[in-house]
Amino acid sequence: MKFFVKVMKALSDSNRVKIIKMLQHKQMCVCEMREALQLAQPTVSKHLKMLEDAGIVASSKDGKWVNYFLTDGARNPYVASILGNLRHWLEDEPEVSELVQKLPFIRREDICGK
Amino acid sequence: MKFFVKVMKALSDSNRVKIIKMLQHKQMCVCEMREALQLAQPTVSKHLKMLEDAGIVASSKDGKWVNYFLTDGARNPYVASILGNLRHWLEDEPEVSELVQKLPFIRREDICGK
DNA sequence: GTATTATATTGCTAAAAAAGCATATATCAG
DNA sequence: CTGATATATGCTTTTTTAGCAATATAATAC
Repeated sequence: MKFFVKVMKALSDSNRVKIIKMLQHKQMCVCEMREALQLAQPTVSKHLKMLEDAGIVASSKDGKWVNYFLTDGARNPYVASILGNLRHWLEDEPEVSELVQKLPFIRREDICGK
Repeated sequence: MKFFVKVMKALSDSNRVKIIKMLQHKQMCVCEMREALQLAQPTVSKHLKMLEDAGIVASSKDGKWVNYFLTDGARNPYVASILGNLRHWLEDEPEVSELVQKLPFIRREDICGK
């Protein structure tokens, strides 16, 4: 129960949902998400921690960058099911589609290491 | 997006999830839920309102009682999917199974009109 | 080594949500 | 009608959460 509620809480913030929708298209580092969402870096890190604790995203280090990606949800059925549904849910929401359109132009080489 | 987040928020409280799990077994009035959850009556009403706004439960008046029941989620895909999954999810959680066991003994005639 | 850069963590503030309590509404019993 | 009961609504206090700024950590570049 506690864990189910934690997953639902992780999903009940629009910026966190946007992060999930972005990660459906490509792995991203924190600074890329920061740029896409127009949030402060610590804010993004905090959202990512919450998503990580809920088993929704995971990360791997790549030099000074940290790549975040969606888990397959193998560890828990709630995440697997919701992530599956979220592949098609919200696709037509303007907030999401506009964000996804910008993604190809948001690259860490241009943003972080300038 | 706003509505998806509203549904997730409605699901991110353990008492509200318990209400859903109870309603899977029978329709209930507010005082029966109050007794089952050991909460103040206005607190239960408020939780129900949130679940109603999210399209998860609906109600019908029956004399001085108000019966609450789960919707079929026809109005929105998120609710339909989650309610479907919640039929089997959390069944083995002690918090839920103990509550469900008590249900047959919680009857409005005994609690409210004493 | 030092400087720079990407991310994480901490501490704080403002806003939102939740809980508790009093009160209002509605229905029934008489 | 009056009194009792079930539920809803409003208001206040408390708790939680989102956000940012400053700082800490870790890796790269020199």
